[in-house]
Amino acid sequence: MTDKKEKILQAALELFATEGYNATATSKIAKKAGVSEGLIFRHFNNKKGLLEALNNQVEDKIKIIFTPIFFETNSKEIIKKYIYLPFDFNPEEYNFWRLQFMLKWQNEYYNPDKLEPVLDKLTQAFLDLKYKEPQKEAFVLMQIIESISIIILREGIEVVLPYKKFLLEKYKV
Amino acid sequence: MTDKKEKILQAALELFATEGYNATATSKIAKKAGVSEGLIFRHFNNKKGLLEALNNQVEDKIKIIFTPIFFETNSKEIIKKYIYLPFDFNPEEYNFWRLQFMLKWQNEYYNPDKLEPVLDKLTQAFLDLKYKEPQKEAFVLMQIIESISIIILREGIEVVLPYKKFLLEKYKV
DNA sequence: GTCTATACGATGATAGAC
DNA sequence: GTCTATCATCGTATAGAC
Repeated sequence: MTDKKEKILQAALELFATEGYNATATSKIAKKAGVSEGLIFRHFNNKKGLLEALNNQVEDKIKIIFTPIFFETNSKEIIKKYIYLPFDFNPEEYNFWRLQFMLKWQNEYYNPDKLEPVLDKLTQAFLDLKYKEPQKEAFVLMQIIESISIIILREGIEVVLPYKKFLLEKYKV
Repeated sequence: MTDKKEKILQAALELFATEGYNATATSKIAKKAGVSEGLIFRHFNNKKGLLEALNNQVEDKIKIIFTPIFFETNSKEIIKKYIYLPFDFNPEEYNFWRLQFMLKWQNEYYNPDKLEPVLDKLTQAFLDLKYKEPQKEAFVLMQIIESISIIILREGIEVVLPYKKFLLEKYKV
């Protein structure tokens, strides 16, 4: 990966994540990256190719972030670690997650199956903890954590910080 | 409100809600509405004016949908009615709600205060029902219901239908 | 109120030089 | 790999006729 190619990806990530994909002109990306506009098309064919390259990076990050949960065997720890997730986002990576949620909002890139292994893992944990409807509990918890993630990305972590303790207590983990 | 003006609003709503605001060209709206492109600007000044007109309609609908909850005095009924909300969306109005959630996603139009009265009402209900942290309970329930709303709008009601019963039982209402 | 015609800047993309 | 120059098209918006 050349230096300029990375600069383009970096600039595109920031602009896509904050202004939106359609609202971001390739000329703007080139300017921000300190690169000629033509170079974008050399490296990524077209604007969509640039988005896809970023999307792949995001998917890699998602895999990484969930790894510790998949290796956990203690049920309470699984739920605990899952609740911790959004509160442990690295601010430097906020734009990655912003892009992730933006893409989710655009039908084309939305893939519900992506999170199914997580749902399974949480379901197993709730089952082990004798919850009556483990699969539904897992699903609802995922919705809560996703909501909180979005709030953090949009408004910062302060607003929702108290919910970390609240959720840990609510689920007794 | 003239016939053509309404046709424009209708076409714009459908396109904005499905394709997105930026991705929708005024020419496309005009074509769908069976109207000249210039007429859009006569009636709404510019593209943004068109969005604002739709946004006002959405806000009116929001007020209407929450009215029965505000008039309810029985705490269990308040929570029950709130949980029912997304499951009672009229499919013909899906695009209204889609637009609402899309606008929420675009910083400019997002107003967190809009739902504060709802939060208050739910908080009172949870307080009355002796929940330890009524305000946080209310907030979390709102996140759950919002998530479910979004899923319904994106994938249809079937996927989340079982959660109606699940939530009613979870909150014992 | 509505339409046609059109201005005109912005945008995605290509060609060719270095 | 990278840049400059250039292009065709699109998108918003306006003017003027009816």
